[in-house]
Amino acid sequence: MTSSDRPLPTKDRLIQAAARLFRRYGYNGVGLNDILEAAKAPKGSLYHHFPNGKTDLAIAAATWASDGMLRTMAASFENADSFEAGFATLCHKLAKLFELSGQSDGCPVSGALFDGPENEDFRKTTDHIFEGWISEAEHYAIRFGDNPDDARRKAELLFMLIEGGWTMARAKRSSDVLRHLPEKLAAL
Amino acid sequence: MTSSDRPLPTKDRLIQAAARLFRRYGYNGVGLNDILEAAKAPKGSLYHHFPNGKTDLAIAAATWASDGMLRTMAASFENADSFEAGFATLCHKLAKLFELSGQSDGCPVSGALFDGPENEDFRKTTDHIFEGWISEAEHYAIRFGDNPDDARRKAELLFMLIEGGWTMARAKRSSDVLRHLPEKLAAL
DNA sequence: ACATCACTAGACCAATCGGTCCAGACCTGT
DNA sequence: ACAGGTCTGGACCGATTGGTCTAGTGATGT
Repeated sequence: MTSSDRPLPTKDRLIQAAARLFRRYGYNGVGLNDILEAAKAPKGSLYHHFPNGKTDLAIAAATWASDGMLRTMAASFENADSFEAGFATLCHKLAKLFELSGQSDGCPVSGALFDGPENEDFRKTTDHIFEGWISEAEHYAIRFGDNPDDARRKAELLFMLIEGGWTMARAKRSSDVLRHLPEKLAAL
Repeated sequence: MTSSDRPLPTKDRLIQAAARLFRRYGYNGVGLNDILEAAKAPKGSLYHHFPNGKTDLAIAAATWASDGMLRTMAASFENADSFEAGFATLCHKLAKLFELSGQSDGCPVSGALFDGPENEDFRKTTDHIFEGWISEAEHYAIRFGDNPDDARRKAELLFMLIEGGWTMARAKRSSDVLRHLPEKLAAL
């Protein structure tokens, strides 16, 4: 039923198992053996599909997770009639996903890459992925009539609130942090 | 000159070296030998001062770093004449500190503890420390005349924006993300 | 039937991990 | 001078780490 069943090709099983584990335990908190066991793959397969080993796999996992996030964003803003409504829907979806993870999974990209070594490739990939999320949100804001400057600011605000929300939700083990995120802006 | 000179007692040297390294590389990204070398202390001293080893040291390091953050917050809001002004000063101070770290140090508490194992002690400590920051900000908001509900919301907003700002600043290697954080709120 | 190639399987490796242990150095009070 | 504690120094340990290597399997095209 879930997306990690056996029929998936080995490479995809590796990517998804890695994404799930990195997200929860961080890059350095996950050993190759953990990933291999979760993906039911031998070590030889890993190094066949990812010649550079763990680092390649982490980048693939973060990229795969980012695609999921972009789809969630698109689904949230698709039928929204304002930026704020889309943001609220997104927060509810993220809260639901957070619950399904056992209230413990934060940003999949930070988990897979930040935690990693002082690695410039990792940093660039992270920046690129985050920029993708922000510019996606920026487009939504523009579509709803914001001028470019305001749109960019709103998009960055959305990004930072979600990242901070993930952090706080993990610490509190509460999906409500994410769910009630939009209302926080009302205090201004 | 810096606070990590030799005259400091061994225990303090261990705490500060650990805090610095955990913040940059994460809990699992730092080995005991790294800390020992940075603190110029032998292994025996570490396990004398912290019988439970790495976990104890991480909690002590996060707590020490949290005290610094609380002092920075107090210094920012002390002479401010509004919550927004205090927030802006805080962001500038954090941006400066981020620059001094070589544009790579994020939240010291997430680095030391989140990254750690699925450890309930770590999670509780993180929650406790974060709650300390938020309630501190909440007091400032109340002092400037906000009603309790708005104050709490503002404080949580401040916290999440700073956490998200740290994440984005690391990805972009730019302290401007933190520095210009307050202006982002103007887009609403 | 055979060759080819993509892929799997896992034994194996040096390096590093967090942690234990104990001998001795250094203080203190008597 | 001696005793008792605190603290230091580092050798040592089993487990685990990411990574290498080679033998073998299975599908495909000819």
